[in-house]
Amino acid sequence: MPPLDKRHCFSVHCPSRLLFDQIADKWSMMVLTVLDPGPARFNEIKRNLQGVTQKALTQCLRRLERNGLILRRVIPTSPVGVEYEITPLGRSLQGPFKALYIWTLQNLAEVDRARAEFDTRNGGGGSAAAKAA
Amino acid sequence: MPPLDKRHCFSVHCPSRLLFDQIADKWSMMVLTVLDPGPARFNEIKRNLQGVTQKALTQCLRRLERNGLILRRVIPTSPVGVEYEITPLGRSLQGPFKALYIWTLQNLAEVDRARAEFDTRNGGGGSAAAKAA
DNA sequence: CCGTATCCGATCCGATACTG
DNA sequence: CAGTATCGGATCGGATACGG
Repeated sequence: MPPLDKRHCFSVHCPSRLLFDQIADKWSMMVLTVLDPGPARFNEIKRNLQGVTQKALTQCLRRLERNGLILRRVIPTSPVGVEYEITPLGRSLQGPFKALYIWTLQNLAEVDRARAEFDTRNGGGGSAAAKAA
Repeated sequence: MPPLDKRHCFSVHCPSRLLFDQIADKWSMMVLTVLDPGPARFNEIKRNLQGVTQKALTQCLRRLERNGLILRRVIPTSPVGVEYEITPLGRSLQGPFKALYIWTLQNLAEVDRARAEFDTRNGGGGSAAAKAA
């Protein structure tokens, strides 16, 4: 794999641009993390993702399934059961995700400092809208 | 750094949850990549991010600045100039971002295959809405 | 040149209700 | 249990106009 070009230019049709949006969202990262130890049922996943709505989780799982990152298996029991499981492709994404997750943990403090300083410099004599961003 | 827990639970107040949303968006990744070789002016960045609007880029740069990932320096020339530069904190994020970028390049083909198969299984006899997701 | 302000359509998102 | 359907509010994002 080649290193990133100097002053890399991202064309509109750059494939990674489109893919990045699909896979790099908050819920997807969390779902892949929760499924890491093994398959899990819908509500089991939901319980581990505090605050996610049924709709958001369903959409997220569909997208993950469509992109080949997880597998959906229906268990024909009396009330229907569904199990979700990571695919090998999904596992290959855990490394990059974990790197990002660890970065957030390691640098959270410094980011907070930077934010406080920024808000003092700017929001100090102005609107509080800056913090809302 | 500890390994991720088994069946990791993401509480609502998990700091990495909030931070992830802020830093893992498409434009931020591209800006950090474009700034990698060295500082750049506003329109210089804009030219390298085909399709970004002035508003979106401004918002993105502000957020990056607020989070301490880039530095904004005003050059007092006749028409005002502004230079953006990566901070050490920003540089530390390039590694994780690059890992994700490389993943998209390496697995784009397989994701496309998975999508095609999914759309055949589902959208085959139904709505075309699935592809729009 | 580098923004901010405003408007407006598209989209997301949660809450709710309903089904096999 | 695991969804789908629908609706209204919030938010995003582009286009345009204007200011330092």
